[in-house]
Amino acid sequence: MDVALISLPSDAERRALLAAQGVPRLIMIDAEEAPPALLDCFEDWVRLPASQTDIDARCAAILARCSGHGSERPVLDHDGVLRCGTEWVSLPPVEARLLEALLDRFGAVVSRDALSRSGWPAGAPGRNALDVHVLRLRRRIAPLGVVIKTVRSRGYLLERGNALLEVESA
Amino acid sequence: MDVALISLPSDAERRALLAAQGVPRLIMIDAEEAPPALLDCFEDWVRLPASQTDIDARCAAILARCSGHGSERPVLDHDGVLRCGTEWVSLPPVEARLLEALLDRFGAVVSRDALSRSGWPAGAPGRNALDVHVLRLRRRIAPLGVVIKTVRSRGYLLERGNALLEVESA
DNA sequence: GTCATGCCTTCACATCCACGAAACAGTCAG
DNA sequence: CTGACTGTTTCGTGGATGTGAAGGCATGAC
Repeated sequence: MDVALISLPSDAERRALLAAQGVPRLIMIDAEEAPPALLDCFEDWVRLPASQTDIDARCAAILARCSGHGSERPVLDHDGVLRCGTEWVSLPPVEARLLEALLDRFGAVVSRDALSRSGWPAGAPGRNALDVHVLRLRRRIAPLGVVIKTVRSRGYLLERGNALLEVESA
Repeated sequence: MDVALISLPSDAERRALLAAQGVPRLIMIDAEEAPPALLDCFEDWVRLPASQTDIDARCAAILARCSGHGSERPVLDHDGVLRCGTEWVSLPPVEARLLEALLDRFGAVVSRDALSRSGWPAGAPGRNALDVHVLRLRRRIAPLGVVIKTVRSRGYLLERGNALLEVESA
């Protein structure tokens, strides 16, 4: 995994999204800026100008911290197999395309329209088909600790659940 | 709890001792030194000379990492999702527009008129609608540690709450 | 002091709509 | 045939929004 380089304050929104996705970040601030408060363990900051050595050292430190916590992101291969950690499930064609769209924007909202276009490129069936497929997808991926959250009137959002983490560590 | 300040390489022995005790440490190194490899999550480093601001910020970051919380300004994305730290909530359309107006003037007062215009660009409903929406917004964002303060006969003001601090210190 | 007034908070209720969920049917592969 | 995948119909639940009414609490009049 890589560390995302972020400039504040211009990248504030991107930073929040990456934090939600569990992507490690290194924040670059100018000489005059105040140091930012850090969101989580996967974040650090440097003041510009900084030597490449220092930047590399901070990136390495972040990654070292990450390895302890295990922030896993699911992966969908070309055969419709979704893997997360050591577990996997196979997804039927429509659901695989839906999940691919959600995964492209992991941690962010995907509108129902966009999902529909991804699931049925040739044209969507009835309005309710999407609801039913989301329902089935939810049940199928639940054992992997992956969750589809509803953002009412806006769309859906894919993220890691946290109920299973306790089970796994037990 | 306090953060121990350590100079390398002279304090190497003390550093190991503190690490074993789980005491958070900030390592100060000279301009010529290579950045140290960090022993754990409770350690960080700065390159001298460094401003007191930077040193304080790194100490605060270490302590925040220990307790698992950040304190940061919330971010509202284009899908009505409000993120603060690693948490998020979705906001319905009206409340999202209200919060956007408050966020534009984060920490400053926004008049009820201005809020009304932001929430209902096409024209506001009854006078009480704004009150009720502020109430609902307050409850929705409370879990993120964000608070809407009332400034009587002036308007409302958005800021970070300190409820979490009380919980942490308890 | 007491009282009235305006401003704000909160609850209760009604309406509308988005989404969740079950049940059923058609299609296709093994 | 059997079972997986898909789509439709149907119904229920809960969220989103707005309104009315019942207080709480300042401030200013008296």
